Amino acid sequence: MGRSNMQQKTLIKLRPNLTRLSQTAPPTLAAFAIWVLDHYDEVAFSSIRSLADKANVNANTVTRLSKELGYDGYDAFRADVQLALRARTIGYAARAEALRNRDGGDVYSEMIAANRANAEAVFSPEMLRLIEQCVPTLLVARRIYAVGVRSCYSIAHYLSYVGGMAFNNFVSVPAQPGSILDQLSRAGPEDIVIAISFEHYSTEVIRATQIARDVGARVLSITDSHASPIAAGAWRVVPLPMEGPQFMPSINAALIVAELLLAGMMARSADAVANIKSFEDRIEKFGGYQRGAPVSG
Amino acid sequence: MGRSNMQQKTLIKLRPNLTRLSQTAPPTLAAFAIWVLDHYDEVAFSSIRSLADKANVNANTVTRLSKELGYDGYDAFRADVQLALRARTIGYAARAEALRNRDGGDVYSEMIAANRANAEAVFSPEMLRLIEQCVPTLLVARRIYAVGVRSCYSIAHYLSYVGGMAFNNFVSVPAQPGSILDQLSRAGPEDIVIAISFEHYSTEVIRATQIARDVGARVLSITDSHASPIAAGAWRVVPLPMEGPQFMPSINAALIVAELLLAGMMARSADAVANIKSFEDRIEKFGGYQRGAPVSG
DNA sequence: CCGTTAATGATTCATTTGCATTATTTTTGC
DNA sequence: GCAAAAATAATGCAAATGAATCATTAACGG
Repeated sequence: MGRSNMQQKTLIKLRPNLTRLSQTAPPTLAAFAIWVLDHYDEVAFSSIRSLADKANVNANTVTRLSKELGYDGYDAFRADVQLALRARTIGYAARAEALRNRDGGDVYSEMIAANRANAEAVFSPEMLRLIEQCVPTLLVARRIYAVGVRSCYSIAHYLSYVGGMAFNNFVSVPAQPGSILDQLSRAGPEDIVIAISFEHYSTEVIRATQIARDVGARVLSITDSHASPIAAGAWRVVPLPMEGPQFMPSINAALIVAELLLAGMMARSADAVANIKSFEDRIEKFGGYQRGAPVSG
Repeated sequence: MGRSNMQQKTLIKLRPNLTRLSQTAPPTLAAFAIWVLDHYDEVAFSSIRSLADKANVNANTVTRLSKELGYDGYDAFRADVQLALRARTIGYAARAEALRNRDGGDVYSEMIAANRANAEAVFSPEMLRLIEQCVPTLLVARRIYAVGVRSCYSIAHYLSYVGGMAFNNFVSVPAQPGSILDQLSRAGPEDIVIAISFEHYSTEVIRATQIARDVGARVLSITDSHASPIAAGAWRVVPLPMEGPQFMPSINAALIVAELLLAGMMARSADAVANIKSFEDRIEKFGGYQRGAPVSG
């Protein structure tokens, strides 16, 4: 207990120490300290030499940094970083235990791994940048059409329903599939069409992107590949992984993107929250909502 | 892209493979496979010998397991596990960098943290057990009704659409809100009603659970609390966190539960995959699908 | 009972590892 | 401009690592 506490203390000090070195230490060492700050976890998995290679410094620089940080040597330094990584893993063991020897445990663990991979892909810096780039345009668009059918209908519906609560440029998705195309034919260059489809790509959504192109509307494609038929000629393409058990690709990444887009828009809009509030008031007034039972505490 | 995709695939398959080995492999190897399942991250940080020491097996067993898993040797195995660990860490630094000094960066990082927390809650052993308990009953149910309105309509739609592809007891959700109650009045004790609603709880879904109770159907409530009005008298309650930015609760956890339920059902059903196949064939026949452009490689 | 085979363990060997030592370059004070 | 000092790079070495090979043990059929 005492020992782990002490180690945690050193862990907490690690980043500040590195930052300090990046300012006070000699050039090469300082540069390497910065590199370590940006590639923290490489330390956990690399030897002195391989780390030196990756950072383009001499192997000795690695050893000297370790000592400069107060460690006996590189081994001690690395052990500390590994400890930090392990801390994030706690709980995985318990789940593994729970899953083992259970019918269908494979499926669940596959889903968990897939979900994590999908989510991390969406949360990559590039993807976030891409999503952020879309936000300002969506905010000023005259109309936003969300188009998705079959299993992707849920995403389209979520987008336009929640979007419609906060913004007045979201067009609500029609119940009858055919009307999507009717609706789109009235779109124009100031409108955005958010098209959502994954393999197998549905004809209706492909057709929707074609119409969008014809009327000059910009297409934001949420799909599984740049080679997707709905990515052709699109204004923006958000390519997503759909990992899942063999028989069931996951649309989870798509929902996360939808939520990120909406959150990004709301964060930049002054009225969004007020709009939601009045939207909910309206529904409550007409009896659409009901308060839950009072919760103790 | 190709390479990272491939690695991702192998990563996702890693745990199932270990589970398989823990059942089919010779005793020592099987025992070690189980140990690895429970001490997943030790692999990332240990050498053959140190891992063997920790697991109390011969060093050779470690090498054998690696090969049995399809790797060239221990190095390849460890690299894969490290990749999995990195996936969880990756970007903590890069992402922080990307988010910093960016408009709305807070929102994105909040979403990321929230999403992770929500997903982890669903993946907790207790929650997985709960979900798994529902599966057998759902498989033999006469009819399964998925009920959700407003933002939760997307979840209900996803459940019944994808469920309907693989199983014939899923009832497709009606477009008009009113018809939900009409439909439900025809339900009976052999039916399951999956009710999805979060605060503010929608009157229609609450009413649906009441009708379900009246006709003797069992209710599986996907909601945010045991105190939820749709949890009262429910057969099973799946309480979910909906963490998100203040103004926008996330329904991501609900989608994950939906996917887990479906995956769990499919894994236990012999015809499910065949049903999906024939379903897709049917749609393709009528021109609902279109092939994507050929992908290079 | 034996002999065959699969499973496990021990030994060996070329590499790689971390670290100390030595050599070289760069910086600094005058 | 140059010597002293500091910083950086190169070298050497004992200990470790990963993987191949060989030896032992257990399981099973005839």
